[in-house]
Amino acid sequence: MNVRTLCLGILSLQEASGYEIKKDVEDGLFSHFIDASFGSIYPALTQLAAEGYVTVREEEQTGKPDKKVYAITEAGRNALARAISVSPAKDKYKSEFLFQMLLQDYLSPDVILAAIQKQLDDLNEDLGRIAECSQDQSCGMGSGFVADYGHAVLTAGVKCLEYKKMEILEKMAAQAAE
Amino acid sequence: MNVRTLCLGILSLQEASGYEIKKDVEDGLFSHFIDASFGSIYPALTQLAAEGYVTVREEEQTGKPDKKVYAITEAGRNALARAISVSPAKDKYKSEFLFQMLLQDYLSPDVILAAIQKQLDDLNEDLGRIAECSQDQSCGMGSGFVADYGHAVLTAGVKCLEYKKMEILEKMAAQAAE
DNA sequence: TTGACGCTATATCAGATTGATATATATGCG
DNA sequence: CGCATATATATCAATCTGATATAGCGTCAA
Repeated sequence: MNVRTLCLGILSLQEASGYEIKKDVEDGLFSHFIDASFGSIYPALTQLAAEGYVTVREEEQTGKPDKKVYAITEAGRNALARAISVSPAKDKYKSEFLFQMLLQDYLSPDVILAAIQKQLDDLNEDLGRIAECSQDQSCGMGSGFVADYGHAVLTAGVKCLEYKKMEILEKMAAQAAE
Repeated sequence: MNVRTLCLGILSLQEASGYEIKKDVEDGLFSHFIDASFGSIYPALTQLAAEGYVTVREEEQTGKPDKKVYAITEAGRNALARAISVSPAKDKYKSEFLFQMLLQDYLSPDVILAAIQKQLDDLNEDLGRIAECSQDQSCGMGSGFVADYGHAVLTAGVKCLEYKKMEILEKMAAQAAE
């Protein structure tokens, strides 16, 4: 799925500027399973406008720079429905953390513990965002489904890491006592 | 983390050709948290060889085409240890499935159920691979850690989806009974 | 026996994407 | 006033993906 379809999907829920779309995928409802950079979002919006799938409107703001607000058209909704009705591609999960843990023979216990703690912080941050977002139910059924799935998976990760962390601390204490 | 470091990491566990590295990240121990294509692996290996981090050896095979076997050098191990001792970047998770579920108002119940079933199949496939890989403990502590984490997270996903699937089927049955 | 298919193996490249950087406006704070 | 921070758009080199090309060898059925 390309960034154009991603932008159409977000715009189907609400009007937004490129900057606001970036915030959605960085801190908002989409943040734990979507990623996109300015370098792909802005060209995608320009292209979508040229294709007639979205309209643009310059909006002057007080206290902030002007922004370009994009809104989806009927043709855009049709294109979106078509694009997401195909069988979804397999999830992509990339974890430098697990890569480091696999190669933990190269690392000191301090570094390992620090990496685990950072991963725990990251997971808990995502859990916090999901808790926030699921309160303001801006979109229909979907947001509940996604929030439940995210909560289940992230919580399982936290639980596993808390246990691993404890194991390592116990082992270190035992070695220190020797 | 770039593909060069990834290749060094895999080569630190065992000698391999580019094709075998690709298999590792596609079906093997690394498959559920790492991804890389031929288009990045082969140039990375060439570059690593030029930098002296790996050596190359042409190996003739019977019944198969020849292959280039790469082996890590001492300089390579040092470079690897340096590269993975930094605080890991945040996990990247991209899910077209969750994107579709968020926008499920655009989809028919049939399409939603098919997407959930595909996701379940994908998760169970990954669980199967982890079960296989954790039997042949080719590398030290690390593989157990990674297998446990993967198992915890994937199992939580399966459990959540089984429940969601049941909910939808019940709702459909109730509507059909009306 | 031949030819279609699949697996092993390497290589290349157009197109998509990232991550960094540049530019500009406005607010708040000492 | 200078500095940091937030909003907002834009651009681009470096990287990576996904597709395609090429080729050796095995197998199995027509």
